[in-house]
Amino acid sequence: MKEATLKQIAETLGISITTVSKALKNYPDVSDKTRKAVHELADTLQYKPNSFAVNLRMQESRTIGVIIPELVHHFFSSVIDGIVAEAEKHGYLVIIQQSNESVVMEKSQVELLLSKRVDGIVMSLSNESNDDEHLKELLRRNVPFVQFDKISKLLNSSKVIIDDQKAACDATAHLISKGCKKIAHIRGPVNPQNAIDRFLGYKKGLEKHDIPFDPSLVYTCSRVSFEEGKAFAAQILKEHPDVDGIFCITDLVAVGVLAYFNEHKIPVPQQVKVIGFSNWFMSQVITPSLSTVEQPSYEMGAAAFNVLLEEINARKENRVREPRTVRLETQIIERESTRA
Amino acid sequence: MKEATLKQIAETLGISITTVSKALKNYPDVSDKTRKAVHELADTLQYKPNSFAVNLRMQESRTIGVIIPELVHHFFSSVIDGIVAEAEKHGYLVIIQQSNESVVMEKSQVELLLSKRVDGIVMSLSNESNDDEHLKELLRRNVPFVQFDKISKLLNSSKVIIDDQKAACDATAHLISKGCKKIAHIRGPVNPQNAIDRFLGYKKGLEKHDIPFDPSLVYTCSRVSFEEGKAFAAQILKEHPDVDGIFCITDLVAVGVLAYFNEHKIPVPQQVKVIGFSNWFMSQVITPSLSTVEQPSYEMGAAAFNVLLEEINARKENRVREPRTVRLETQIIERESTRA
DNA sequence: ATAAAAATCGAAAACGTTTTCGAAAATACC
DNA sequence: GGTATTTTCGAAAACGTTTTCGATTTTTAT
Repeated sequence: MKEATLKQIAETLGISITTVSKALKNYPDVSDKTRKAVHELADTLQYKPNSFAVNLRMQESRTIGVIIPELVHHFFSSVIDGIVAEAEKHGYLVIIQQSNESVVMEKSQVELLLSKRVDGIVMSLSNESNDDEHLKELLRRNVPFVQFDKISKLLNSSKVIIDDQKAACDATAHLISKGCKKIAHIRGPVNPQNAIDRFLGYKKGLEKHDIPFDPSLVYTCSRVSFEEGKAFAAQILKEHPDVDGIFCITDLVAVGVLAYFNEHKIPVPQQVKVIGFSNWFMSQVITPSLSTVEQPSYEMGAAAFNVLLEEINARKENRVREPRTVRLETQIIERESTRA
Repeated sequence: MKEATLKQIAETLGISITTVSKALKNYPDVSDKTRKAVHELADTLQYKPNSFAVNLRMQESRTIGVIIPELVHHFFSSVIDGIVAEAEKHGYLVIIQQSNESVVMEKSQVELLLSKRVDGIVMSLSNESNDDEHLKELLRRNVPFVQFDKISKLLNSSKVIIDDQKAACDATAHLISKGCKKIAHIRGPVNPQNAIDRFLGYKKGLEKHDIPFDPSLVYTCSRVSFEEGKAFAAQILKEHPDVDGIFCITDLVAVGVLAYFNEHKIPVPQQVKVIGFSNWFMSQVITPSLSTVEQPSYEMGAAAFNVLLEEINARKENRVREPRTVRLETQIIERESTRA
């Protein structure tokens, strides 16, 4: 029981492959009679055009590749949700690859996706060093390509991002508005652009409200984990017992901080107020619930696909097209951990 | 700047396409001299075989499809993690589709994957009714296919699952061993097989320890949400104030229960002990930390891919192959919410 | 030297589709 | 009836690879 082909239909109907193909696509130069006959036979045989052949002929796969550092992350899985949903609307399929924060993996995955001839690639960078030869190669070869979230600023590609500096500044200002005078920042690793930007935003937020910046109040995560959050909470309390506000690079770390405070009966928000980043699901179920910065992850995915689609279409029509940057809005979400 | 092809290499080297192809694949019937020449030129031209052509010729895409109800779920994203990782090891790519718990979507996605000629499909069913015509079709057409987690028991396909009945029985027994006498169960919707099995396991666990089954102690979720957990916690407390143990269909619901108890100062585990299911990340960061049943999600993904690969290979070699069922071990994880 | 064996190569078919362009058939017009 | 126009069709090339099988060349044996 093999799959039906154009040839089969053509032979049983006694007409040419060409005509069958045209009939199925409702070309104007085929008579109603044969068109109907072809459609009927195709239906009963359950004819589906062979994608392999179509791909080869049309030089496109209607498939895109997505490379992210880690799948098991509320943020990334919901970005992918957005990408997949939007792609489906436009008849595209999406292949997922995971770099596990390794540039080596990332490179080989880009290679693989290219060799599979995907129509485009969307990607969030791993934390490792700034070696982006493989990304430049994408641009050189004119492969439709958009970065999101963790991007390389220098790379002149399309991007979908939030304004991390502004968001972090807002978060810091939020703490200040709630009465915090001495605010610590648990930041992310040194490399990723968004960790840098959030740190800068934190500084700017302090400046704006005339609070002097104290470098000893900045703590740097290496793996951005729950455990690090707990450990830094302890350290902060020891080194700066009078800290009354903490801005964390991400909710996971903030939840670690809250866990430590819960265990040691440090009242939140009375003694210390805490704000996270990203609005992960966890933050609303923890007690006390966690204030955070809403980062529209699903929308980022959807936007990333749409920008990519523009690039794909531009390339198909041989248009040149300047890379585009989409900046999505963030929003402070106030919950118990920062109530006055 | 087009992609290099065999033809190009052949022409510049003045040999035939055949020889180039063979040289690149190290066939024995090509001389060392030409082999080297071909490899060198291929390297400098950055030749990559055109997947579209290879697919067409070989009748395979080295790509599999995965359909799940919902991506943004710790369980599913980590299953996918397992699938993608294992697939990568064997040179396969994976396409993700999301049914959003809708059978209609599910069907059209199966169609789409088939029309894209993926080499196989792995899938977890949506909660909606038991219409599995599209799945039977897969078996009829002999498409490599494995179900995991939410499966249709009647369907004679390969499966990767846990023993939900046993696991639920263990969880119930765990509560009993910690001194619980009156145990409520917040169960999942009526349709999914695993909700049924966990309910049956709960009953069996009671029986085994001579606790009479009381149907009024069973509460049925419709969307299996955090909010439902909170609501049922309130209801249980009102209808059965002397309940001292609750077994929840999944961690999310259990976290809802804990949140309600926290808010209303019901001491856990002193007054009520709570156990969840799945060992989601959340359960270890909540206070009190949540006892649960570890469900090896990453391993399920890896196993699912490997079973699928067996089927793919069997089909390639025209072997017949009985569907296989892999049953993974679960394990009770004791945390604060059930300490004696 | 010749015959046999081994090594090296290439023509061609096949995978299944899309599309161009010209040919044939049907219809219109005068 | 003949010519012009419109409809309808199909041959063939192209996409780029893999593989079979026969042909040619080189090496070995005698």
